[in-house]
Amino acid sequence: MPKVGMEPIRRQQLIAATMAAIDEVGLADATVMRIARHAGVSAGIISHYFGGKDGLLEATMRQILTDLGDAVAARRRGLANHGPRAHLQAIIEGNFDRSQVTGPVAKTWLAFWASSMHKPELARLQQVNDRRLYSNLCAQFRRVMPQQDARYAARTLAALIDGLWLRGALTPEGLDAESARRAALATLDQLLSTHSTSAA
Amino acid sequence: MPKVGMEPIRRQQLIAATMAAIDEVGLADATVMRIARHAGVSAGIISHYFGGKDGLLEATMRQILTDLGDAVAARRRGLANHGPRAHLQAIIEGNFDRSQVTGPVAKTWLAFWASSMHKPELARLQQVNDRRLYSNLCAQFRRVMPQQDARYAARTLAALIDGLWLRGALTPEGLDAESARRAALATLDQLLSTHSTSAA
DNA sequence: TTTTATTGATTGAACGTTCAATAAAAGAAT
DNA sequence: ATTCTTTTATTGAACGTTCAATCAATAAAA
Repeated sequence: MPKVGMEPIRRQQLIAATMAAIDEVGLADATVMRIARHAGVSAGIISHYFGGKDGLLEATMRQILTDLGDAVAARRRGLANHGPRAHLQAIIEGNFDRSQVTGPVAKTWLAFWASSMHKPELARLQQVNDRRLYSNLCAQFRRVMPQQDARYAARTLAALIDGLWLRGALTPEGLDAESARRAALATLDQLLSTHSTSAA
Repeated sequence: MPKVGMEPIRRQQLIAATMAAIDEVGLADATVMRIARHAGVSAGIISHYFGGKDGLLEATMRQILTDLGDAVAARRRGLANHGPRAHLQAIIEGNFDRSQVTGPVAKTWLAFWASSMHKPELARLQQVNDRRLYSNLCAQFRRVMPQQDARYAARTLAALIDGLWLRGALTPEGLDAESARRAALATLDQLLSTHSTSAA
């Protein structure tokens, strides 16, 4: 059934199938055959479009990071002249959207996270994303407190976000996004209240 | 060089070698041969003492959890009639000791964490450990605040601990245990100060 | 007829496990 | 003490399996 212009379609199908396979059996057992079966195509097509399994995995991680960045950016749109608290809240809520914080994406994200410890290319992607979150947080905190305090607050909030989300990925019931958001926002307010000279 | 009573020695050697191998190349590439080479023995010995590779991995995770539990318990010893703040501080510091929060143990722990998403036996171990941390935290918070608030505080602090520790495992420089401890203790004080009727 | 898309059998490498062989140590017998 | 026997510890080659990658064959579309 060859039709022209299949490339973008197949790429999306295979990326989605990769997440589905990882969600189902984990990264270690997500073979090219299983991924291909999920997408309804043959195994050979993966090497054709992604150069090999590694290329597909990298593309999948890149997709997840892009979606996450978009979710945060969308919530910050139109907040240009708002206070830091509004921006920080948007960052938190964007991170707990994470395209779909429940289901395949969350498990795939955690699997890549662990895998990035020993795969330089994945580590690079993960680090770029990480620094973006940190410097975004830091820049907003910086508006109401000294740099050193801002750095500390950013590190604390970033760790809390990751921790909440990580625990959500592991509990059988999935992440309770509502209560996670509440915990992060409450901690945010306490981090801000220490320097409550100019609230916004 | 067979000597009697090698079993406990070999088991310890192989568990240590497993962590070293996972630290070096990751769980996915930690083959029985590589682990055996680290321990200076042949590959066949793993099946002999642990029944197979899975048995060794499970024993390794169990060891890490035991060490973690011991580190916390040791710091809480003799705190029987102290206030909740002392117990919570001991729990935090025990978790940032983690036998050796830096090096092989940290990476191995994270690798197992991710792997437990799809291996029921590892998931069981991880869950037992998780519930222990949570209920310990909850019991102490419960002494100075209503149950619902205590549960919220316990979940927040547990997530922060995991998040700090997780980020430490991923940064190339390793976890800055000192600054992580400071962040967790500061958050602890803020969680307690909301209900600062009876400080101890 | 040429181009684009796809298949699936094949290949070669890597893995975990098994097991017969081996050898040191411990115990028994001279 | 020395030799023989049994037990315990260990090896490493062989086996069967699984996987990712390849590529000649195929077929729809242009």
